[in-house]
Amino acid sequence: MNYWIMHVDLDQFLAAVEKRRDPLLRDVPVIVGGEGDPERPRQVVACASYEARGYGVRAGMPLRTAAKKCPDAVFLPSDTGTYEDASVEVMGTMRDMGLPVEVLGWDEAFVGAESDDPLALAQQIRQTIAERTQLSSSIGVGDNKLRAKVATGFAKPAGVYQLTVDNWMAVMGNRSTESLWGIGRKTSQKLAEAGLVTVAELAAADRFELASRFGPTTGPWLVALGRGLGGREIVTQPAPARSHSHSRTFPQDLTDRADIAVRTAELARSAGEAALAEDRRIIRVGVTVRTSTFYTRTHARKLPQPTRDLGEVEKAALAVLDLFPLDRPVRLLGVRAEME
DNA sequence: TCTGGGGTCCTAGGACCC
DNA sequence: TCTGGGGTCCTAGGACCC
Repeated sequence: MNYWIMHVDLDQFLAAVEKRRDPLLRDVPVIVGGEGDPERPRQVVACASYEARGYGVRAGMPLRTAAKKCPDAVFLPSDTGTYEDASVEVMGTMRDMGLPVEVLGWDEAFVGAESDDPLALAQQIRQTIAERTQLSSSIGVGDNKLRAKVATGFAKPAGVYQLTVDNWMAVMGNRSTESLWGIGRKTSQKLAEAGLVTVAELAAADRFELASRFGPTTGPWLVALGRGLGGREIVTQPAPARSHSHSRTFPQDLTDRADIAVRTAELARSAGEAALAEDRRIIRVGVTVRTSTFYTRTHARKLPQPTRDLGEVEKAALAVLDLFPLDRPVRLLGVRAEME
């Protein structure tokens, strides 16, 4: 019996929950995001159903662009409470199977399991989730979390796939470093400048060389990623949050200084409330301003002492706001409350 | 592609102290 | 006195992920 890590990922999660709620949406392109109005600017796709993806619609795309690509799609507002509930159902289903579950987000989790036939077990997990929740999932099986997570990409949709030390290089070696979990566009580009384009090249790179380019922790970690190395521990207890933030992109830019202050104060209170809801003291307050040109800056200040007073949080946010020139129209405001 | 919202972690550099 | 080295705290910013 070996111990396996399974990465369970729900297929087209938000769209699938909407399709489950309204069976008439089956086989229909569904696009979830913002307030569900494709006419409104400054809102993006949170999830596109597979039918919509067939038209080139992707998460993160402006709703208006999505509507041009797929005019027949059904657009729905993001209904976070319902997705949260559906997520709880799925996670509970896996826990009920007696498996340790580490939640990564609404629609994904690592699960640990002893098995001689992990692919069969993965299929069994998929089937149980489908029976109990009517939701489709895909499962990556690995000898560590990184390989399980990457394997899910090959499992989708509605399948299973296994990546281990034995097939890692054969499957991943010729792929771009960006296909690794933790390496995005920027790091991939920076690696390419260092002559490292593929996973195999990254795996063979000199860790000291990368340490000098990326820092003492990040450099060696990148080489480890290339080799498919990663942790195996399933952490079933979620770590306490370090911060809570609220931000808002306004339909129309704000130009009035007093208006900007009022909005900042509102965000400070709601971010602060999220921290207080966990009975935590706030030690630092940060404010983010994004101008009409998408220039984004953050300032933050430590509070004189930890507080549970929303008035103090608001006051601190307004003081931090004063660090900004505010000489351009404001597109987005955000306030972050960091906790003890 | 005229570009959301909520998070985490790492790095760099300055201030300050011994 | 023209100048070292290490440790810690703080802030800004980058990058990534869901």
